[in-house]
Amino acid sequence: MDRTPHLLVVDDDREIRSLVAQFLTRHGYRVTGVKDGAEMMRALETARVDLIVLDLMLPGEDGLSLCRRLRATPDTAQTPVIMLTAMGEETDRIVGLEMGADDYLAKPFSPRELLARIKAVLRRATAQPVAGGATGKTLQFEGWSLDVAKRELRSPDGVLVQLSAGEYDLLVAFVEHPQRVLTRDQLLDLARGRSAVPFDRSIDVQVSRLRRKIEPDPADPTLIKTVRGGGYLFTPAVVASP
Amino acid sequence: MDRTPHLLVVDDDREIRSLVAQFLTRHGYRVTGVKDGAEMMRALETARVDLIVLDLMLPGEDGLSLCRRLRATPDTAQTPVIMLTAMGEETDRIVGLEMGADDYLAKPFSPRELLARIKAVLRRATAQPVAGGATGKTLQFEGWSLDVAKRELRSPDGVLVQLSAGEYDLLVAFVEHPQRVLTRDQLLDLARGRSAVPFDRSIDVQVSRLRRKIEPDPADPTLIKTVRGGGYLFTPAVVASP
DNA sequence: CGGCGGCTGTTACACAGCGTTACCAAGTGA
DNA sequence: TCACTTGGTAACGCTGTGTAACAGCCGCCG
Repeated sequence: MDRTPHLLVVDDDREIRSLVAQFLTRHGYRVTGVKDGAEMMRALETARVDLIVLDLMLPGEDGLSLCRRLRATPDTAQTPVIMLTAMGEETDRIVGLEMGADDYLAKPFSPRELLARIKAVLRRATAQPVAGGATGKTLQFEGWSLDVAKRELRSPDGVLVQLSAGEYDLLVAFVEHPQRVLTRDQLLDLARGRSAVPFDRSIDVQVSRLRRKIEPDPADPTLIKTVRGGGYLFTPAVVASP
Repeated sequence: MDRTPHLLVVDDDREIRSLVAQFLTRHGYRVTGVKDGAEMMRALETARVDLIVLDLMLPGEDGLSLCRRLRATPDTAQTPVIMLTAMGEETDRIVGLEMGADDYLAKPFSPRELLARIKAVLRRATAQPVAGGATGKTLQFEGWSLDVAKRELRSPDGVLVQLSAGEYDLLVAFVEHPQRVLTRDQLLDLARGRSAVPFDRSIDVQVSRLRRKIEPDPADPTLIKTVRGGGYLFTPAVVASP
């Protein structure tokens, strides 16, 4: 019933990347492979990612530094990272910690072991009890407020607006990537966790339905603008408040 | 269904302390770091601690002596201790275990190894009966209060609401994982301890029955929301009180 | 021992959400 | 302007969900 997790594999060795990707795909994950930090950042901007498998040794910025940047970015601070270390040296304990990785694995590793660790990390990540936790946040834009914990949307007058699950997921995708043109493909991935098939118009229809509920005048939309040939743009600035 | 374990890390090296704390936090524990025996004692007085990671070499009173004192104090006599020894020296090991440590680890150690030992020790410790079972806690949400010891639910007006065993178990599953979408599979596992069979609709029906008893308007549920294609979401924040 | 009542899972049906399709309008380039 | 592409949305059918009704199970009590 859950959406299939999306894994991002970052390794400059093309062969390793594709072998790992194949193996994980066969085990039911969606996998994207990229070769360096720059591509990783691009991938993170355009798609929802549930876990990152990150090689330590990379051309350009290395894994350690990338990991620190991930942790420092609010969007990705919670995304689990499994680090691949090049040496089988008893991986410098402290370095291992310093990386801020959730787990790490020394090369050469068996695919099965990687799989086991991915499962363990994902289980941990999704099993967070939270309880008193800090995730009671709401996101606000143009007077609207979106309560992420309760999956509730309130209009500027404070009225609760009933959204279907699909409409809500789509709105979250927009609100988490405001003031950027998002292609239909990206929206489909962010909101539904799947990729587009030819002649897929489902996003258009869903945008239309969402507009009907949140636009002052759905015929002349201001919050969600259409970018012809590009996709859609969520125009308001979004602020997070506790 | 247990609360997340609370670990106390005692080490005078500020960097090691914080790195270890970060790593363990990321692995789902609550961690408190302190720098010496005096702070350790203070921490033990103010919070429940499930396991202590204790450096042997400390300023002031050393780890061995502290361990002996822990064992001599009724409150902490049962609290597991993992000792960190500076060297792999055999003598330290013998003495450490003699003093009542549950396990020990030689520096430098890999974080994974520490984690594995912590898990093993906790498993051993919690496998024992809770004896006094002082868990007289109540959980509160939106004015409702759930008495876990008595298996009783009280409405905001203070009225006792009769729940069947199944309804109660389901509610506990929700209350212990608030503000997260739970799949039918997870709920079945949490509330019934079994997994779903094809076309299993029992959770749907049980949710419906529970809603009838706790929702102000069962036709428009606010406490337990449906996430189409995902499962159910318990929306209120939950606070525990003694 | 048999009947009764409450609880739980199963089944059936009604209904709402979502994707697909089709058609029309708006935009674009010549 | 026309021809063509792109987007908006009504309508339809499939699928997932809510819930009433029913049946099996179990404990209780006469």
